[in-house]
Amino acid sequence: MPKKNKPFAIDLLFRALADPTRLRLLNLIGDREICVCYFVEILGISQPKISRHLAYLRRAGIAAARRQGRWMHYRVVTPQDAVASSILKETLKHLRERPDMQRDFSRLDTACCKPGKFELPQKAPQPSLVSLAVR
Amino acid sequence: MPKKNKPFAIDLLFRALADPTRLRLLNLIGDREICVCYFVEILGISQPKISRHLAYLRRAGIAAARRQGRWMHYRVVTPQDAVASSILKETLKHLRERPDMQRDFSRLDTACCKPGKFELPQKAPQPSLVSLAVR
DNA sequence: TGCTCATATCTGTCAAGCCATATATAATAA
DNA sequence: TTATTATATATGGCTTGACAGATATGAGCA
Repeated sequence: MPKKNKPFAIDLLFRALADPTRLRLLNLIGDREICVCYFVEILGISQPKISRHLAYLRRAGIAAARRQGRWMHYRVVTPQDAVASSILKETLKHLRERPDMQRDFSRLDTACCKPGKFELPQKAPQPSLVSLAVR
Repeated sequence: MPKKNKPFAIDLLFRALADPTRLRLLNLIGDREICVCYFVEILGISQPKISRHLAYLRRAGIAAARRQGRWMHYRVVTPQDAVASSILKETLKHLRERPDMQRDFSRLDTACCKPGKFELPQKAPQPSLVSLAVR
């Protein structure tokens, strides 16, 4: 019997949420699917840094990626655990109300509607809505 | 102008919740006031380690201490921020439902009702209920 | 090949854990 | 009363490990 009932799963979620950059990423993703190049340009953060934080979110089970050609699209994933899911949802709601997060968000809007404003790759795929599937 | 509008206050809460020992402590405290010697004996964790984590919780603004003679009584403090308060409350509720946390809790009960079972200091003050005051 | 993204590696910081010790109060002795 | 000792908790010094940030490089796809 392996036991290993991993009783402390929730502190993994908390660790994932305990970093400003990851919170900004989660807020930007929201209920869309966004490819990495947007994060880099909108947040003004180096690509490897973005990538590593996204990997962290993936490992924590609150983000997932889908490859489309060269682009990786990230989306938020609702954890199976009800409490974790509720905490994540509440956190996202909280983020949407914060001025600094709203600034990030409107920069994303600008990037989508007026492509010239940001130095996105040519043909960077537009963020698209996704249904918030449970995993 | 100092600026320093500290836009990322909530990740402080998440960091405080991102440790198993601190979660066990929070669960044990619950809506009571408990002195440090109980934590040490119930959790079987060294006193300096307990003390450090309690200090962490204090700095994060989710625990407060009151000195009574040589004993320090700790209680949970509800943060002023509504979102933080809600997340903390939900987390505590979640903890109460977990078997491992219930084990800790029943050990505390045993320690209170049958003092011989644990090696608490003589005259260790009994935990007492507190109203969950907002700071 | 060029482009998008991931990862390896290095360095710095921070926090956890341990031991020893300091601090604060209480209890006891003189 | 004062001095001394015991007790409860906090903290300083130290080592270790996790993780952030940066640069360089690798992997996968057009």
